[in-house]
Amino acid sequence: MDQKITRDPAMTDVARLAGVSHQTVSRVLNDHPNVREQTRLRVRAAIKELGYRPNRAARALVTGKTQLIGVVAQNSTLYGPASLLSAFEEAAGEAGFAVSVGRVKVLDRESIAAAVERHRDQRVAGIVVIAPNSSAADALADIPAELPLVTVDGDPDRPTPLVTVDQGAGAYDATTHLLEAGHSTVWHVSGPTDWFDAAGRVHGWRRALEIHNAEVPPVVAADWSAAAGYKAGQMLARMPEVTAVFASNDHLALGVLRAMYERGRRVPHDVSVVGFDDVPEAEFFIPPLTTVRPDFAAVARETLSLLLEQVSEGESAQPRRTIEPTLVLRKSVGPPA
Amino acid sequence: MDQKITRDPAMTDVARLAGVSHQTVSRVLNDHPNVREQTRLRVRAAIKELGYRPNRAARALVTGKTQLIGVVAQNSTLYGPASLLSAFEEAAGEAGFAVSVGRVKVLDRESIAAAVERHRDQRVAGIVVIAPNSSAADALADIPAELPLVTVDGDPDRPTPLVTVDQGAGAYDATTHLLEAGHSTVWHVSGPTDWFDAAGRVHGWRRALEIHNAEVPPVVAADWSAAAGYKAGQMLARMPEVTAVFASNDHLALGVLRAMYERGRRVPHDVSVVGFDDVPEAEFFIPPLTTVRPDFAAVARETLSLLLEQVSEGESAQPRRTIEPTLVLRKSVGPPA
DNA sequence: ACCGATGATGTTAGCGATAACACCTGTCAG
DNA sequence: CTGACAGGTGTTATCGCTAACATCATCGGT
Repeated sequence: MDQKITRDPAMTDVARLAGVSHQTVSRVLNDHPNVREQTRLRVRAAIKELGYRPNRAARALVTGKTQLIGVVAQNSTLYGPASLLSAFEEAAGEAGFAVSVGRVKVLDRESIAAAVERHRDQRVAGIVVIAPNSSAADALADIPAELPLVTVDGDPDRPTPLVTVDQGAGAYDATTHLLEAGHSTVWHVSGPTDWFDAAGRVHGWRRALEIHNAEVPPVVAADWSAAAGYKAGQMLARMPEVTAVFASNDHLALGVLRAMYERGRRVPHDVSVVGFDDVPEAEFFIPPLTTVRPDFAAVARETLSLLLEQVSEGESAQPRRTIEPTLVLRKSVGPPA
Repeated sequence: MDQKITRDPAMTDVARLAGVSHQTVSRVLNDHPNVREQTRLRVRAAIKELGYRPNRAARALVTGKTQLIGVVAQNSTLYGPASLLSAFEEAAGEAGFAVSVGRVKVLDRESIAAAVERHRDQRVAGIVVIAPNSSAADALADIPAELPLVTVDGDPDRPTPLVTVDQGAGAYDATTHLLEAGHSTVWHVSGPTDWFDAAGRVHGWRRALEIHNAEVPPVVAADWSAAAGYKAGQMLARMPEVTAVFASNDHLALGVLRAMYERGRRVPHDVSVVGFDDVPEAEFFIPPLTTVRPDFAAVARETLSLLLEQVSEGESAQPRRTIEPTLVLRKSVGPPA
């Protein structure tokens, strides 16, 4: 009976077949310069013939390093985080890194710390934390400084390496667009106030109003859901002076649209609405939604590059990256009636 | 100079501190029975004091097994796959497994094979492939039989272990609901025909019509996007005999709703519409969408349990699991005008 | 009082890679 | 012609764990 079928081929098997030592095989695998071309080819052939596959665990054991990146993300299907994660996994895969995702039910300090611990158990090369609110940002304090870390959508006021969409600029553009359409002011339905994204958008909105000398109405606070947008919309729909609304994301905007519709206020004839995110279906809302589009793929790329810089060099020369979003014009904005 | 600060504590360090051999530490860690309670406590204390963290690479090297599950998924932000993935990551994390996600741009044989190879390099304990169309299902043939594998949303006609939502039952319920509201027949806007989900829904829809002796109109083929739903909807809106539409997902339904709206056909007064997926914002479409809700968390749980059975026992007694969806009644269905 | 079974522990040998060093061979400057 | 040096290769130690076996008490049954 041939018992060898049970075991994957190891480096020594390749070495035997190629007539060299296992160390030479290792050298070929790691592209060391001092290997004769002919030997290299012989080893490559043996690798192929055996279907040899280096054992990452063995390599990790001796080098103390892995090709694994840990990501901590909330267990949600919000469009932004989901897009980001997907783009990041793709980018990391192309760079030869595997991505281990640790999902967390709630973004509190304890859950995040536990997820980070699980990743550290795996000896990840670095960690990405999607830390969009203050409780998540607090949890970053527990992460030891020597572990490469990049925060996404995190607290702009913290000194950790950070990649974010320029929320303020996006909100500023959206608000300015409404003002320039002729509205005397713009109301804002905000995301949860402890989210940095939401706070940044509130900030950009307010700045635009102030620069244009428009009155600043009170912020209508909500969470990210269409349900909350609907509720906020019901209130705004009753107020005849409201002619322009900037919602902090597209789902909120959807809720606002429905509330306006039910109240008989036509969009954009009576009320103009702008969202944020550009979810794929935003173009098919009634009416098609003017919104702000963040480039999640760019965020993912910057995040990866920032992390890999830290992994290879210990730190990054430019540890904060901001991605500028773009305003997408559709049919939900018009001049006031 | 204390050089030890550079190295993580290893098992021997714990052993030394606790005054036992490293093997005893190993036994404590793996809950072996033959350890005196007092020794166990002493070892636990030493582990805690040093902040010891077992090295998974070393363990994987000697056991030949990892606590890693590989997932192959398409790089998309479709609601269904994203929800599934998120739920799976959470379930796996709770079971002590890490999840490595390999994203694939297109679901062709070559890309999937490459993603699977990357996972095999990491010596994953098992693989989950989200293989919703035939090209993805074809790629499964390349995966060696000894690697535990579970397919999600895959080909119901293939003999691989499989977890799916009962698409046929969901579509049957949706269609029957429309017929029972009084419509003489129901039109169907289908997802891409090479997707098993879409095919299953077409099947259930047709079966419902046939059982109720309703005429079977031609299938309106689309992809999963709101844009395609809109296009299909524009056509259906022009046909006065169309009074009920079952769309293969909620985004298609959204496109249909907008097309109907633009054409002045009121939903549900003139036309009734049902979707599939129950995306969070479906409740805030105009009007709130009646739709079919699959339980993605249940799919994730079954997938994990099926995979772990294969990992530990080599195979599973019951290698196919089907999750029944539920119909969610809202405001987009009424009697024909 | 003796013996084998049992429990609690220690000792040794790998797992499959890389690192460090040793060892040959040529080549070329002096 | 010789020695230093570099290129190509092999040998050995090591990473941190678990498996397998060895060892030594303790204990109950005859």
